[in-house]
Amino acid sequence: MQKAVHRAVRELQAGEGELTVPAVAARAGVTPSTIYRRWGTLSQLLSDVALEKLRPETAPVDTGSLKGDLILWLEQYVEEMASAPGRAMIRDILRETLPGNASQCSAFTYGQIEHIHARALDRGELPPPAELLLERVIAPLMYRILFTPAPPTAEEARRLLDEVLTYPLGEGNTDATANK
Amino acid sequence: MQKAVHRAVRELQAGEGELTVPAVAARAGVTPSTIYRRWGTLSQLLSDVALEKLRPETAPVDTGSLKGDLILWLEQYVEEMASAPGRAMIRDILRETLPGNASQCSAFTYGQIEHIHARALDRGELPPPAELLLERVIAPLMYRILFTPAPPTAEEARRLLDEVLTYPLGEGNTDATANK
DNA sequence: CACCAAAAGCACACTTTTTGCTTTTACCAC
DNA sequence: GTGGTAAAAGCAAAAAGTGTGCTTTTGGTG
Repeated sequence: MQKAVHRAVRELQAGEGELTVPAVAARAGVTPSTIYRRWGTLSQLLSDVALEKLRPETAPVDTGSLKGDLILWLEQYVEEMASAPGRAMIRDILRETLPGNASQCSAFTYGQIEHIHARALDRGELPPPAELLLERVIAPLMYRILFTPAPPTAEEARRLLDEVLTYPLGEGNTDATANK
Repeated sequence: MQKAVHRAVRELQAGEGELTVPAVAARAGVTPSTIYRRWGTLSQLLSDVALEKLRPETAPVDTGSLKGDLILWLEQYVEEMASAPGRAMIRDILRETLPGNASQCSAFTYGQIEHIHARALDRGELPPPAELLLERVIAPLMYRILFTPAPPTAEEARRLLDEVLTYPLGEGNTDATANK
């Protein structure tokens, strides 16, 4: 049932129909009250759908080197997040008052970066901590996505990444006080 | 009239009452249809109110040095933005589909930093470009505010600032390709 | 098969949202 | 001032969305 509702939401988001609880319910073959009881509000439902779409289904591909892994993964990340539907998803996730879904979303990103990080360590490379990448690459991109009319480009993402890889700098960055 | 409505919203946000269009209308001594015609949705209204509250009313205070100006301003910025009401305001601003208010919000921040920047130049100091501060200090803070349960602290803000001031780095940062 | 609890349906009440039409307001020309 | 006019606000009713008590279905368990 949850699957039918989620699918209905995605269809309405993509296609024409208006995005209301009654419309979603009708499309999913369900009564509105079911949706209200399970999710409470349309916002919460949209937030859940967005989170589901953002959940990574595969580990980042292994290109053989830290830099290659990061560039490839980051390009996909930017393409997904900076697109119009991507921006809408992020806004949907942030709409909720409770930070649950938002922090889950950040945790997905962290996890993917951690994966690349761990792989690099195995190779004997010296990768920057995931926190640093979140802080110096992901955060600026997200800021651009959320607060400026023109979303960031893949080039800008590469520039940010290059800077971190070239100057990992600052004492303060090896501890893990950033988010989790 | 707009003033009465804005005030009603702020009162309801602060105090007890429920935050609905009819409630705001009643409190402002206006009919709901007036609000619907002027703002369209409650979200848009909340977004406008939040933007208004975020608009800086004074220039950053002059402490006599670049670093002092930045630290003082940043502390106030974090205090305002990382607080519960601050986070709510930011979410209200981002709720809207059109990036207008969000980019205006970013422009306010940029303007304040620019002000400090210009003042530092006058003193003969060598301040980092405002874009760099946005990218390396504001963006990570905003990321923490939006995506993690525990908001950033003043200490973390100072750490980010210190890193930028100590290592302004990278060729790519003197141009102004970032946002505006 | 009978039972039970969780989930969904159904009907209805209540609230919010939207709209057509009227009235007020503010401004400008005369 | 007076009259004209366009934008904004009020009003009232219809439409749409939201929430809730109660019944029915479903799926698992003894």
